[in-house]
Amino acid sequence: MYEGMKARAIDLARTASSSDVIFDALRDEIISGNLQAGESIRQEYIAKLFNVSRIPVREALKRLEAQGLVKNERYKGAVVSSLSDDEIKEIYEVRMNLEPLVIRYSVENMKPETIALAREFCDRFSEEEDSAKWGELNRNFHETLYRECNRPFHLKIIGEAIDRIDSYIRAQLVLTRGMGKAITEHNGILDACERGDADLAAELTRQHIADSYTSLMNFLRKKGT
Amino acid sequence: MYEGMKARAIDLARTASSSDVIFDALRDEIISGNLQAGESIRQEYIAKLFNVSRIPVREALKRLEAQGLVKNERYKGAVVSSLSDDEIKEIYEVRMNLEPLVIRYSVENMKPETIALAREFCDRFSEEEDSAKWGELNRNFHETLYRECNRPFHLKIIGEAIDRIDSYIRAQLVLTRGMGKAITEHNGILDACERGDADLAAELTRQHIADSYTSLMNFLRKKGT
DNA sequence: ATATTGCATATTGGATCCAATCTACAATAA
DNA sequence: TTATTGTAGATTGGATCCAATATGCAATAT
Repeated sequence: MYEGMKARAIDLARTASSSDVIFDALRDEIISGNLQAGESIRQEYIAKLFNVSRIPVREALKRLEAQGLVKNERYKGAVVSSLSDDEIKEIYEVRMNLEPLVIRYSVENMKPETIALAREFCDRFSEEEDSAKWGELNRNFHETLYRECNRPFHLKIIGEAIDRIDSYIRAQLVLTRGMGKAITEHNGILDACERGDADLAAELTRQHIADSYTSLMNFLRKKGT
Repeated sequence: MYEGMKARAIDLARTASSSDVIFDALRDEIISGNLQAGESIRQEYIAKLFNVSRIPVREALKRLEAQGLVKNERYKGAVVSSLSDDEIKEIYEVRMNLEPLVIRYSVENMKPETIALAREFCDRFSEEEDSAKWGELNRNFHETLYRECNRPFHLKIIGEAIDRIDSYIRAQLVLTRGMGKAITEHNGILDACERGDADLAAELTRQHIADSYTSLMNFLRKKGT
């Protein structure tokens, strides 16, 4: 009985609230760089965009502040966070500490389907013409490889660390078209995962992050001058 | 001119909003264990306590959710998060990765006043009669030793990781009075810092966290049976 | 008795409204 | 001119109100 409904049933109690939807949307705009560092976010404007009052907007902004993506000042409003060179460096330090760990754990549990999915993202990343999609595909690739580490807290930390620098990374990818090295390294990591060589996957990941850091800093220094 | 006022002047633009005050208060109640895992938090009740409307309470709850201290379910409200054994283990993994790092950096910049302050917390921790204060003194001690690492993002991650397990740690401290080993280890770490031996301080910190984990798990297993 | 339904109350999510503060610019004074 | 003051509009923080949903219990049916 009810077989049809059972198939269609979802957990309606966990549908997204307005504030959830707005949080996701603002986060996406920030990490994509559509909302730039230093730009201020008007509650009223966002509220009108989504046809809601400012209340859910403000709740979303509080969450974004807790994750460091915006800074609130009383009666002045929210501003998209910007990062100093030192802050960028520190974020990369965290990544270089944690990401090799999680890929090591992931490799131990990694299913063939996961490898296949990662390879798909990897290929699409190298073939995609639309530069606006490079950042997301790059991120999808890494997230797929980390997914089976069985360490949700690590993944939350890594995800929030990447969120903070993602707009910078994406700008660098688009403006320098500097994906050649990344693609080679992606294939190396993928091969190591496929062969089940966790140590190598971890070391290549560490190296990949280090290279990503140097590329980013070179880009920012050129842009600064 | 205005010398007296200059001395008294503070940045009034950064005074805490209601939602900030309530966030801090709820966080304190959760990490101290006064609000226990699984307990639900009524917006109206908190609002009345602070003589405000539910709006700032809700904003505080959103921030607590972003930090993992409570879980919200739509139309049901906020519940203090509880942790599985695996989740506790994972939090300790993160701590064992990051805290040795930051103490290493701290030792390089550590001023004599910092050592003195840490020693004061260490002594008060071992002498304090009021068990309700042990948790906070323990935490003050470690935070003091980490303070000069010049890595605010690391400290944010570590702080939020400890927030999640602090109520468990405090319960274990109070109920088992198991501070003997901790005190010995604290003195060891302190001595290493004083001698400027960053490697030793890092290794002792790693060991201290590992021991803290075994104590906590022993306590939880006994309590569970 | 047990399971289901209906309803009153409690609680949350969001809309609307008001007060506090900020911002930009005009008016004034030196 | 240049600096200061005053003021109107913009913007935010919070209060109050309403609608949607949850919860507990009584009424009903089996």
